[in-house]
Amino acid sequence: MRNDVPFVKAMKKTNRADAQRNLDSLLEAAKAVFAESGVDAPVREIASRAGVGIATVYRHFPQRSELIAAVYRREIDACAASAQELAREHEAFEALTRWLHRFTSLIATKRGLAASLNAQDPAYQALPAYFRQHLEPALQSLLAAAAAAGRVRDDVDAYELLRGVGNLCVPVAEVGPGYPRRMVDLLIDGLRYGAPAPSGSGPRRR
Amino acid sequence: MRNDVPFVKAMKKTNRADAQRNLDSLLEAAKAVFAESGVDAPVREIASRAGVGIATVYRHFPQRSELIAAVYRREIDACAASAQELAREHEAFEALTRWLHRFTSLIATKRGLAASLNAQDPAYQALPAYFRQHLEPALQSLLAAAAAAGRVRDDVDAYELLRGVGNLCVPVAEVGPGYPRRMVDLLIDGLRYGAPAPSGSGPRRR
DNA sequence: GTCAGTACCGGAACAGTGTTCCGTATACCC
DNA sequence: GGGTATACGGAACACTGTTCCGGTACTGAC
Repeated sequence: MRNDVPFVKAMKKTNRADAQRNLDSLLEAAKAVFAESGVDAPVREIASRAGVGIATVYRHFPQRSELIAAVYRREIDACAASAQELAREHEAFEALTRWLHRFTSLIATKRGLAASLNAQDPAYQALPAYFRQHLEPALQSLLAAAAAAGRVRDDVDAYELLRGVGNLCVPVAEVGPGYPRRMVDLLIDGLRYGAPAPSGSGPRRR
Repeated sequence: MRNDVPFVKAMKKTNRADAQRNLDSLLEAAKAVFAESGVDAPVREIASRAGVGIATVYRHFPQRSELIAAVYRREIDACAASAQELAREHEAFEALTRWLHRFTSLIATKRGLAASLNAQDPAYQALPAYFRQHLEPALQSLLAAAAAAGRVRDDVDAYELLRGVGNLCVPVAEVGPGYPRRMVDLLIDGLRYGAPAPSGSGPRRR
């Protein structure tokens, strides 16, 4: 194998300094705009905020979802990595619960992100794939451990659960701010229902 | 009170025959187009299918969501009405489960409908309101009955549950066709978890 | 330092939405 | 049959995402 220097900045595929500079300010601008207006913000707004042309956005990110993934890459990776840590520090079910809560806030706090994960628009195609690739294994191992410990049922597919939680994070009008958390907790209790071993504590109450 | 003839066709606010004719073909066209292309289909397509101009659509339905609600009005009303029937014919928890399944298929089989319920676009504003107005009372009574019978927990808000189930019906790529049903079942088991009375049967297994 | 080649840039242009406006047509009432 | 209010149709506007292409300026060689 050649050129396998580890941790080389994954994004850098260009040699020209201006291109790299543009890429950086694009990511920074996108992050700011996403925080303000959600991930559905107009491309023009991101471009102008970054001080670049529209085409520059498309050159670096042919699909809008790639830009989103790039902006949140670090957070997604951190979330995936936290699974091992939680598994080390907590009992299996507790680790699973904590991770699902962490995942919940990852999704729920980014306006429009949850909806984008389900958009059938080809511009968003890469986003679910990115999430699946990075987060499914993390959840899979936590789920398997909790099931092996008899704390949750063993007939639930990790990816489906991931998407289910993601869907529950889609914000809803006329509903209190804790809605995603409450629904995810309900889903978690569904996981516990009928688990082989007694579960100790009762359901989370509001 | 004047002019309170019951069951007068709620939609008829016009006196001109051509307007009524247009309204009818508009609804028929919308129904067909929604079935083919989902509820996000272009307004122009619906208009041209109905053989009317674009403005005619907007005249009758200033908000897109009003058109959607009008098209599915009958099905929504039927779903709401079925709650009483189910409550009469089945034990409380069974009635609740069956109704939630019925609601699930109502949402899940209309492409794009689930997503539209969450769109923050003002054009879809009226849709969640319509659903809430008609379906929340139905679920509320079923939920209260099942809780009173000790079969489910009593700390879950009916509207939140309604929206939660709706969110779980948002279709997801790379997942089997039974996904919404499986997730809703999981949520239902979450309702049962820690209910006062023992629940009899175990969790639904796939 | 400067020169050439090319990688990259920017914005105009295109295409597809939703939405509004206004001159025109027509159904109803007398 | 005539007059008027009502409703109609499509052009026009505003705002998206996406593509194209002439021009710019960075890099590396000398």
